[in-house]
Amino acid sequence: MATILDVAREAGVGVGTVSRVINGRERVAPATRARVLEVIDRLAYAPNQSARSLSMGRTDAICVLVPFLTSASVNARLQGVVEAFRSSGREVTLRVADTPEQRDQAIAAIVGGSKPAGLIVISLPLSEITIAELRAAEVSTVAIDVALPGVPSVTVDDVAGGKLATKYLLDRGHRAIGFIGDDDEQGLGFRSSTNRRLGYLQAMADLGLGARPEYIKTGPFGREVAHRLTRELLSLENRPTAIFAASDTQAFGVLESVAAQGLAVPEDVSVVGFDDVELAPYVGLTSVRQPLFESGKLGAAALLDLLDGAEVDDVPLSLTIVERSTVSDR
Amino acid sequence: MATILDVAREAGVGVGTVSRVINGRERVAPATRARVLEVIDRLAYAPNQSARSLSMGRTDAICVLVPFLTSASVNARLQGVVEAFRSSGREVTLRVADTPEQRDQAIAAIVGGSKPAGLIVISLPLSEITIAELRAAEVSTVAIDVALPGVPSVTVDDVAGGKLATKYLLDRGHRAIGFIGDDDEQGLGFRSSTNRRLGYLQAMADLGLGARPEYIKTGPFGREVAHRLTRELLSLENRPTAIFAASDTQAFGVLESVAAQGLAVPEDVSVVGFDDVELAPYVGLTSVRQPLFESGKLGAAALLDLLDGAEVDDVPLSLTIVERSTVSDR
DNA sequence: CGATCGACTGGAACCGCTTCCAGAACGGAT
DNA sequence: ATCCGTTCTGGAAGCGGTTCCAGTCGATCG
Repeated sequence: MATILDVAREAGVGVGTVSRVINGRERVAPATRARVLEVIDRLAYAPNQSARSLSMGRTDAICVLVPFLTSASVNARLQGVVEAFRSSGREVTLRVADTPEQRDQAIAAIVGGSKPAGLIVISLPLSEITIAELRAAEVSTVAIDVALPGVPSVTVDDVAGGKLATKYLLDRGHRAIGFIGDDDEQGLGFRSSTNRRLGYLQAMADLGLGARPEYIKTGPFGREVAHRLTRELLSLENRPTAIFAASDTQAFGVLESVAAQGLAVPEDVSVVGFDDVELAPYVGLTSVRQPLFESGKLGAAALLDLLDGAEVDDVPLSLTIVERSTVSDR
Repeated sequence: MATILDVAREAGVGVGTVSRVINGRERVAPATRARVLEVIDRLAYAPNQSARSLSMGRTDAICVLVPFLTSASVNARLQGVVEAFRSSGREVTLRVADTPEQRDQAIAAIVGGSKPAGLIVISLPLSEITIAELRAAEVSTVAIDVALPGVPSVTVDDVAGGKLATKYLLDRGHRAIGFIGDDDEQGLGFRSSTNRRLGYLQAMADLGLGARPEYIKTGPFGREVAHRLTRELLSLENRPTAIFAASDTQAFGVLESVAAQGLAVPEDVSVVGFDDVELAPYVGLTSVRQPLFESGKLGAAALLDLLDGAEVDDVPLSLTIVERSTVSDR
């Protein structure tokens, strides 16, 4: 493995000069530059990243921080991120934080340790203090699926999405609409479900329909819990004719539950999900679509721009409803 | 950020001693050790990884090398890997190689550059030469879903799996059984499909049934291609009564295609897939199940053992058929 | 024509760790 | 008391980069 000293010797220049041509920001005489470049190529020299990091006090890598990998939506976004970084040749490190402790630990490791060049946060809210730490450590950050103050964020409007889904059901004649969502039992601060419920309530209110607390069920995130909550909803005296689930994963639980009660979708109960994950078309689930993979790619591209010193704005993504076969007119 | 020198000064010892207590392999007087440990704790000292890597010529990180992230099975295995490393606190870096060039480039970066402590290879065959390079660079390696000579591997027997699926169909009276698989158009050397086909042929031969070339269709991996190949299969004069697909992804393409031809599953055509991915239960696909997530966890555990200096053997995983609703008796 | 200036360059110092070597301290054997 | 062998310890050297400072060298200016 050739070192910078080998290159310097071979090219008959000093190490400082080699360093300068590698990093190319300072002025070096064209002839010298050419000579050094030739030697670098000939020796197949590649700078030692550890030495570089030690000297500069930071890494070249990109860190991706996610709350969990098992979530279909987080996973799809991650795929987009990785795809976008593929050609950049940068090292991508993955950190999973599914409790506040793990999150704090991850952040501590990032600002106090590995100091990556960039950080991509997927779906995980971060406190102002944390964001300030990141800024102080000069870790360029981009957020995906979560709006972080002062950080370029790739997001959709969940309230509008909730409204969209609910309005879709209202337009098809439904009035008794249930909501199945999750509450943030981990304390990580997820807002999607809450915001989508807000949209649901607004859409109802827009038609003068008040909130019916018994129609709103929440619990820990997951298909099984959604299944259980749906059973409660369906055993109500006036059971809803439609259910809006805060995510597709939960919608799948709803579908199972409806079937388990001996009811039919969409004849007896209509269902709308959110995210339009890969499974949705297979199940025929009508869902609010957000571009998951795309959001990852866009976030990664934004980070690359940021690292290039460009100004980067928030990237709003739009929501559409994908009609399949889990909703019928009323 | 405290350095090892701060700790040494504060504890009234030399840096060598501090290093020794941190790495704990050499003998240090108990009293000294205690004092140093106390100071480390008080100053919240954490060794600088870059300095450590530079000095030792290798990294503490674990690298996971995958052919692509979008494959449901690779993804599930990756989830298992990440899950298993979560508590270890090690940095996990991800490398995607979906062409031979990218693979070679990734290996070059690993052995000549980042020198991770360990490498986990998922589903990607590696040449003997590459494996020798890895060994020379002292990168402990574990393979998942691919048998690499001289490397502890977590695998299933694909030939047996192909046999299992085919025999299942045979037992239910099918004789005209088609096979849909993929060929390795990227040149990455994937063997799963080929091996599963081998198992299919063996099972047929065991009953004295010869191979019928027109019943065997292969093409690039993917749902769409499987869809197309299935159409060819179904337009045969004596169309098969059952189809064994080399993967669930392809089986989904088969299912779509059958429906598109106006035929019914399983009445007109039975279908068996392979992998039992997350989607399979939703679609009711009968499939050969292999523990995907589990394989990731086991591979990661094996690597951790290897890093601890333990002897590690190959881990064979078993296959079972999961009966759902895409196969009927004949 | 000497002074001045800017462009370019060499190389020492430094980043924070590991490792090796030599020396200190101590107990036991002679 | 001397010597030797252990055990423990301090600190210099080295890992391979970046960066800053001082120096060289033409060209330009007065």
